[in-house]
Amino acid sequence: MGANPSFMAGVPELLVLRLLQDREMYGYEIVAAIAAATGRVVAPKEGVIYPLLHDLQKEGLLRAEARPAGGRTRVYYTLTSRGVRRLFDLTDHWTQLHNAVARTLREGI
Amino acid sequence: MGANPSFMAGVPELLVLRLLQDREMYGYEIVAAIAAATGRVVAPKEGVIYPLLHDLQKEGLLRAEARPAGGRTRVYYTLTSRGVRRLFDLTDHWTQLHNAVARTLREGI
DNA sequence: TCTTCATACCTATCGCTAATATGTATTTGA
DNA sequence: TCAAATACATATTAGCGATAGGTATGAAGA
Repeated sequence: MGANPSFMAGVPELLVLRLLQDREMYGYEIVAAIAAATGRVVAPKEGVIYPLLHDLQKEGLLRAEARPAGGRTRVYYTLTSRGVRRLFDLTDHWTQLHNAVARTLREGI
Repeated sequence: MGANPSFMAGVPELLVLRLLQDREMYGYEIVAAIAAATGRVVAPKEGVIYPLLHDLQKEGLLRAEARPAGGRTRVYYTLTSRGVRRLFDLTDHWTQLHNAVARTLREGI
């Protein structure tokens, strides 16, 4: 029941792709980075990010590499070229949608 | 499978409330108005809007009034005061979320 | 030493919401 | 007369975030 729309659909995917555009990161790091970058406005937990990373990898948008770091095993993710293209597409889509909604909120009909 | 995030979650509700802020409207009219106002960037069909209107009414955010118009029966919706409050809350939430995402897309970490 | 906390990974289940696909009836226009 | 537009409705599906667990290691402190 439309109690509290979160406007979140697709946002974690978009932000993960964007963060990985700058540098490789591992999952646990991404969880903290999203919260930090958005001032905790967006703060998806591991239960959202890990399955998402796995899906994006299966789609060929990310490459995963398990590597020991700090005596611990981390799984580092990097963008593939298809991942970069997807990031551009999603960014366009998101921007277009935002502009349409923002204008409607401002001006109504 | 994260094929194509639509970024749509909550958007129909937000736009319905916003359109009804200006004037009363009936369902079929709202469907067309959302598509027109957003340049068809957002264009939810009746299958989305009608159930949403019913839910919002059940929540006390909208008042519904069936009225004959043009030889046909139309169900006109108006915002209640709770609906107005909800519109303000959602608009705030949407703006805050947008700003956080936009900044992250621009600046990354 | 023992214990707690942070790190780092994982998955199963739930609930919400948009999308799709129909269905009915009336009115308008070709 | 026939098709398309108008105007309402609902049932089903699917996607995705949210929640709530669970495992294991390393570091820090009592």
